[in-house]
Amino acid sequence: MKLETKIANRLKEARLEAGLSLEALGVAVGIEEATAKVRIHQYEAGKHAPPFSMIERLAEVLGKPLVWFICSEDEKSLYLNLSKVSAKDRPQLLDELEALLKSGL
Amino acid sequence: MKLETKIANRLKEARLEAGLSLEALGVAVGIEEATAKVRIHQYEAGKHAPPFSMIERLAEVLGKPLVWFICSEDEKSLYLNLSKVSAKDRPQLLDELEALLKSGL
DNA sequence: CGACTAAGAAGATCTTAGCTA
DNA sequence: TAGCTAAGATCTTCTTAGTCG
Repeated sequence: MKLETKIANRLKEARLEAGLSLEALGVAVGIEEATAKVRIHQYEAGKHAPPFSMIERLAEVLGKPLVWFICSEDEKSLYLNLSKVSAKDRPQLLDELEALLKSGL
Repeated sequence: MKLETKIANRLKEARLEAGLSLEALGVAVGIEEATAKVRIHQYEAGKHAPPFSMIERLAEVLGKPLVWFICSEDEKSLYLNLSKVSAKDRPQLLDELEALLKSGL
């Protein structure tokens, strides 16, 4: 699947999960009311690619880490949970995850 | 730091690590010889944003997973190593990483 | 050769004006 | 209201033609 299509699908998935309309999401990320719903629809339909600055804002409003929009399906849950770890616990946890990775299985 | 700037920096970092010139990388990802070095330079300088299809090809040629270009600095190593795990070992490993994450520290 | 830049050409998104359920 | 679409206006990237070390 093309990356652009994947981002489009993830965007729609996250918006529906958040219970927002196309227009509500668009306004929430700073798009003017007059064009909000069309633009978000174009992103979700894969008709136009959102610029990076827009993807950043969408991620923030939708409560997902940036990588969640482009990672493979089997990594979504891991990256989402990792993003919820507190800054305090993060360094040690990342170390432990790496250690597990390096130890093989 | 802006996402676009981050991607630009990561691209340069990966290209230098691979020991490729601007032109060599551009040609490797399918850009015509006449414009290859200028376009890659524009991406690395943050002058222009590469389209998603280009980022995909750059990631492949440079041997990094897609998420490596946009993740935070402290996640780079983890995501790079995860991308090297074989498809066979992947499901179980992802399960174990998640289990570790959920168990707290 | 390798890295870099400006500016017009070419191609993308954004806005407008609609439509359908 | 919510979702969707076409097409011209607008803004971006891409190409060309160069410079600099």
